[in-house]
Amino acid sequence: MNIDKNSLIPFYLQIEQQLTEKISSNEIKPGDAIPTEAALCEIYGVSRMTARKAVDYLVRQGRVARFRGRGTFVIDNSNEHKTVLPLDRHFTSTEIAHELNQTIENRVLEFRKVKAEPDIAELLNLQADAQVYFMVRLRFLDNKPFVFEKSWMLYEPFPDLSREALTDSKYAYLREKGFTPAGSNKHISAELPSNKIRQSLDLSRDEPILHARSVAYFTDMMPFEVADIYYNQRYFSFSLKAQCEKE
Amino acid sequence: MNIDKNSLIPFYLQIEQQLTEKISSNEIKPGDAIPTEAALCEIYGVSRMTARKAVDYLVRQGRVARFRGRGTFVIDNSNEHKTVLPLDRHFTSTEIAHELNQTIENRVLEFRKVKAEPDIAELLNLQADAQVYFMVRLRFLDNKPFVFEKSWMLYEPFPDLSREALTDSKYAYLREKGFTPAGSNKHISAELPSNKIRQSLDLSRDEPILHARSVAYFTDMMPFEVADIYYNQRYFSFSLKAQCEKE
DNA sequence: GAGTGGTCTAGACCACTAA
DNA sequence: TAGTGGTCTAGACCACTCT
Repeated sequence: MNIDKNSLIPFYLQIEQQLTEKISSNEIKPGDAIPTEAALCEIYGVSRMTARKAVDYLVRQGRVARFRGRGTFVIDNSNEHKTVLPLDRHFTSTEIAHELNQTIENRVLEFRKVKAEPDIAELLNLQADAQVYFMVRLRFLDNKPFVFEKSWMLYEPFPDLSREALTDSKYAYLREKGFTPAGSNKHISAELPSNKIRQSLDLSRDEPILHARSVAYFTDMMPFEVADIYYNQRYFSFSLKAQCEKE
Repeated sequence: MNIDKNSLIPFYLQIEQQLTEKISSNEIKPGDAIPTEAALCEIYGVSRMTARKAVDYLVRQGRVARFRGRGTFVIDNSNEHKTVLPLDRHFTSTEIAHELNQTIENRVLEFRKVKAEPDIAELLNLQADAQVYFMVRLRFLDNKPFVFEKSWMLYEPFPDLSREALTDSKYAYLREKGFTPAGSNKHISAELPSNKIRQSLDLSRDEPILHARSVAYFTDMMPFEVADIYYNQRYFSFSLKAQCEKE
C-alpha cells in the first residue's frame, strides 16, 4: 500500500501494479469502485496526473471503466454472457441470428461507386482505377452492434446492387444473381479503433478491437469482395476452429 | 495547422486528428519524424502534457513509435514484409518453419505440475484440483518471438513429459505416445499485453496484441490442453480461412 | 552540449452525477 | 452542493542520443 520513490520503476507503474494485484486477488471485485483519483493522490503521495496515468493503463487493459461524476469501477471481463460468433464462417450472420432467435439489422452508412485504389484492385484482380462498389455497413445482432464493415466489391457482374439489397442480405442477393460465395481469407489483427468506428460500435476510446482484412471469393476462386471488418468484443466473443493437418 | 480553442473537441484530439491526417495523406511518410514535442507545443500553442497526450494515441494506434533522445517516427504498418502464420492450423509451427526454411526455437520458461483451477478443470473434463501440467513457452521463428503460450495439459496419460520434449516438439511427443491431436477451438480477442508478455515478445507497452484461449482435443474429441496464446503481430501476420457453409 | 522523449508536480477550471 | 472524472497549464528534473 505504498510506493518506493527511490525505485527506478515509475510511480504510475507501481500504483498500477498494486491496483492490478488488488483486482486479481478479488480484494476489489467486479462492480466495485477503485479509490478515487483524489484518494490515490492521498494514499500514494503523488500528483493527480500521476494517479490518473496509473488508472489509464487499467482502463486500456479493460480492467476498469471510468464514469465521470460517479467513479471508476472494476469490469467483469468473463466471456460467460457474451454471444459467440464464429470467425471461420462467412456470410452466416443471418443463419446465426435465426439459430439464436435474435434479430439482425444491417445499417448501410455509405454506398457508392468509386475507382479502386491500387491495393484493392490488385486483390480483386482488376485494373487499377476500375469501378467498384464501396460500402460501409454497421450490423446489429439483437440491437447490439457487432461489426463495422467497410468493403469494396466488384461492380461489373452486379450493376443493379442496391442499398436495399445490402440492408436485407448481401448473401441472398449474390445467390439470386447466380453467384455462390465459397469463403474468404482473413488477416486478423488487434488494433485501437478510429474515432468513427469507436463511436459506431459504442466503445470507449481505449479498448483494443479485432480487425480482419478479408478477401472473399466465389466457388471458382474468383475474388469478389475486399473488406475491413471490425469486431465488437464488448458483447461478443469470436471463435474459430483450428485443424492439425491440411486435408 | 491550427486548433480551435473554443471547440468542444479537446486540444489533444484535434492535434491527433491533424497528425493522423498528415500521416494518412503521406505528408509525413513512414520513417519520417513527426514534429518534436517542443515543436508541437510551439505550433499549436499548448502545454507539453497536452502535446504528449495527442502523440500517446498515435503510439497506441501503432502509427508512430517514440525513441528517447531521437524523436518520434512514423511506422510502416504494411503487412508486406511480415511472415504469415495461419491461426486455423494447430501444431504446425515446425512444418511452417520447414516450408519457410526458417529456424524454430521453443524456450520453456516454466514447467511444473499444479492443481487445476476450476475453469481449467472444467474445460479438460477433470475433477477440480486434479493434477495437470502447467507450462509457459516462448516460441521463436527465425529468432523472432512469435508466440507466448501459457498452457495446462493433462497429466495422467503423459507422466513422463519433460522440458526436453517441450523444447523439441510437443506434437511429436504426443504422436510418439500414440495420441493424435485433431485440432482446437479458439476464442480470439484483442488485448493490451501484461508487462511480462510485452517484454517477452519485445513489444512496446502500448500496442494491442492478439490473444487466443484455445482448447485442443484428440481425434476422439477428448480435450487434452487449454492454452492462453499471445501472438506477436509486430513481425507476423495471422490469417484464417472462413467457409460459407457448414459441411 | 544541445536536443529528444519520460516522468512528475501543484495547481486550475470544467461537466457530469448523486444526494 | 459535494464529489467525481476530463482537460489543461507552466514549469521541473531526468536519461538517452547524436555530433
